[in-house]
Amino acid sequence: MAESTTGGESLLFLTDEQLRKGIEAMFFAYRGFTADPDRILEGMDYGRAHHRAIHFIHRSPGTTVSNLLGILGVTKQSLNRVLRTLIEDGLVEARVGKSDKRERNLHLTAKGQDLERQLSDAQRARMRAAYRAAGPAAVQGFRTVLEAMMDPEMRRQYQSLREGER
Amino acid sequence: MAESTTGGESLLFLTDEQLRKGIEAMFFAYRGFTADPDRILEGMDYGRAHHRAIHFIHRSPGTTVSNLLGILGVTKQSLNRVLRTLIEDGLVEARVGKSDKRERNLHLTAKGQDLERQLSDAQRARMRAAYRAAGPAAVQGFRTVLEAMMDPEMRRQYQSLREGER
DNA sequence: CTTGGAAAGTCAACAAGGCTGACGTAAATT
DNA sequence: AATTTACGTCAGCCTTGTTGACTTTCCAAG
Repeated sequence: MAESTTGGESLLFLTDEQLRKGIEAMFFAYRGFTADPDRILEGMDYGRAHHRAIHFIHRSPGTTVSNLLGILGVTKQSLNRVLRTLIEDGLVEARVGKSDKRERNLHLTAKGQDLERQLSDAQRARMRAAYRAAGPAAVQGFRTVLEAMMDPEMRRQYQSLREGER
Repeated sequence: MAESTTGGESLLFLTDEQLRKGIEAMFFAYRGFTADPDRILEGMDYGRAHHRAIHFIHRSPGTTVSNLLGILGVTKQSLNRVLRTLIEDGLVEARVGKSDKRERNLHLTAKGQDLERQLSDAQRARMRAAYRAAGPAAVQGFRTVLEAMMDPEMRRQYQSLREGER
């Protein structure tokens, strides 16, 4: 493993050692990433799966069940269990599709938005602290690497969510 | 929410919108991050929990059970279930501690190292592709943000693993 | 207008991998 | 000698994922 340079650009950042560091950073950081919402959810009847559903319904109001399945990457049986409790508890509303009545358009109720706010406030607070500590250039790199790490399918999901912005 | 600048430095990277993007990037990227090892493990009797144990035993040969508990952040009952199958199947060896005989020093057997290699090769391959695509500056930022995102305890674990390097 | 198939929902059964609580043993420490 | 520590284990529970089979609804093409 010669520590070579190519046109003056060091490739030291591609050593197995550096890659392992990145892998462990992902592992430990993801724990922090989920810690705050998990803390809020514990005690309620909900878990991380509910958080994810709530997040993406909030993000794309009116989304259908099958669209959500694609984003979350779970089976409909698994999602259905989560969605059912959220609907029963009045956090999510499933409106019969207007053009296609087989579809259910999912929306957060006021109560659902309250919980969403609570969860995302906590998660954003940590993210904001990390961003602030790292600075804008680091944040740019962070996003670039994460995007490159996604499966192509996931990247499409990620980017298509991006398009809906104004 | 005025889009202010402070001393010429834009704070636009701290908007809720940017933070949400980062949150979703973490979600989708983590899926990619675990996808390859998961694929290898499925079909074997092992799962992500086994992968984590194998990874950190490989990383710190001779580590004790309680040290591993601290790193993984699970209960001893949960870890024990995983560890027991790995020991039974001859992937991990638990040697009685030399100075303190209550401790068990954990090591990978040749068979365990084979699997570790297989898993980490797959995970590193993705990481390497992402790093290469993003470039060294982005990688630097990536690591900086992830580190800032960790809980202080996790950051100590992360950094103390760093110290053992040569 | 009928029919094929997609979308959604549901039931049942199961597995992985978390958790708590209780208990036992050996070894180290006080 | 008593207590604490490290580890292992039994039992039971929960969340969240999986398959497989089946029904209902309803769009769209023949």
